Amino acid sequence: MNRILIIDDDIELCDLLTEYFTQEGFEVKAAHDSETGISQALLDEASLIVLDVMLPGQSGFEVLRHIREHSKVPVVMLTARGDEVDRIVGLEMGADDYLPKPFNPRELVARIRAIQRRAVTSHESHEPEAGKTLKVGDCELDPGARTVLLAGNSIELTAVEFSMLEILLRNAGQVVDRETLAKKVLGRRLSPFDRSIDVHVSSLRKKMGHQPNGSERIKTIRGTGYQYLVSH
Amino acid sequence: MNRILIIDDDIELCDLLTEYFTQEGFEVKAAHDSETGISQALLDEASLIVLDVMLPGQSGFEVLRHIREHSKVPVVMLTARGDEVDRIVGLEMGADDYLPKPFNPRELVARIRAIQRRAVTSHESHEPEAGKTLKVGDCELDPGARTVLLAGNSIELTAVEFSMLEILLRNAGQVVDRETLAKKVLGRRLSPFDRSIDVHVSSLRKKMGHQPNGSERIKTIRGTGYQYLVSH
DNA sequence: CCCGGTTTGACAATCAATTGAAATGCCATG
DNA sequence: CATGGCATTTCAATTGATTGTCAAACCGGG
Repeated sequence: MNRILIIDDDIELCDLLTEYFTQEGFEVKAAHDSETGISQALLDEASLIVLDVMLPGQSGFEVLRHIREHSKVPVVMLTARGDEVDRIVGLEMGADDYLPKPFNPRELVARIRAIQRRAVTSHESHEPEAGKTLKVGDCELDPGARTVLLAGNSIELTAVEFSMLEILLRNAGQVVDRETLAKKVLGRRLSPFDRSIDVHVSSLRKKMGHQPNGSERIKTIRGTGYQYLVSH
Repeated sequence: MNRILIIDDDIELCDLLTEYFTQEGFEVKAAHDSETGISQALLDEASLIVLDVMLPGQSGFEVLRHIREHSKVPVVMLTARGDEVDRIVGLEMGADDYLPKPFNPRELVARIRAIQRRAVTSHESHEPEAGKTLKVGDCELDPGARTVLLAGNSIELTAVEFSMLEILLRNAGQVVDRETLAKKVLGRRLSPFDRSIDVHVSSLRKKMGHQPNGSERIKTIRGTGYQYLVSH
């Protein structure tokens, strides 16, 4: 059901989280080393895994790799450093989110909930009806049907455009940085001279036109990324 | 100033890079084995190190470990293509970026520049405490949406202004000295005649106007730094 | 081989950060 | 109270970087 697997060698932390999560209505299982973690993970009983990057023996990245060879279960990584690179690498290897230690358990729970909400709607592969449509303003995107309606009128998007819009809508009102966008939409790291993202944004904008109120739908946050504007 | 140390046993490559970097305005120093590399690195003359993973004798990882015991200088690792594990290990040990060989020198330069610039944006994405909006008096700053509201009205800030305000708000009521501000906001140390900070403060003030009670929002602490005033 | 889609490269346009120079204001000193 | 030195402020100009857009090259699937 809603079972979380925590892989972290810090037993105190595990206990703390276990208590907290239980209160929040999750079932919890903890593993304190990589091997146990991996085998637990592969039992496929957990609906989400919280994984520490810093583990004795095999690193959390190794564990993630093993898990990913067999399973698409959502993974949140914990790390000591708030380092941008870690985040990118983690996401590159298929982590779903990332939280620098020390963190507030409440925030972890919030992120977990967010991921599970997301998990329901994305990953089209093994669940046909997995897609609840995303609605932001006059824009409706149906991941299952791969359709987009603007004020009721359907528009045609290419694969990349569609997935880019999907990401932006899922984070409507929030800034999505270019690295993340590249990773999720193009499936690769953005290299310095890569103009793809810009080009796709450009064509998305062209196809989508403006908001009912006349403003751009996708706002550029110079030096950072883009943001789907929520008009209210 | 801007000196790069290259540690790579491939002398041809070093020469190539040296030439390229020199053209780009860097000073370059090269070391072709681990020992020389480490001792050079510990002289602390380089503002950034480019380090090959594959070195005869001690591996690049060893070198990195030695360097990290004494220094936080940014390090870019060169790895064999496709060897994901290497990259991961490297990053875990505190490298700041990686680039799979073979690479385009231009890309390396671009990444180096990005790292040197990174301080500006790094804390904007995933700092501890990120996610919640900061509220001080009538001022609300939302790092995720990158918005600032003053008494409910939104104002537009540039990247540096935003990040500067974020820092000031996080330390509201406390003095933030110019050095710290420069380091966190601009990602570099302040040189004697650098007035960037002042200018940014100036434009922040202009954009933000005064407190509801008429006083300046950002107070100058002469000879020290600035302070966001908490009006009560 | 053709076709749509994606990426790349060039160029233009835009915007922000820095620098220079001058103005202002603060403080200490006589 | 006037003055000079120094730090800060501000404005304008410059420089530099990022992004928008077009068109051509590329790529993989029919």
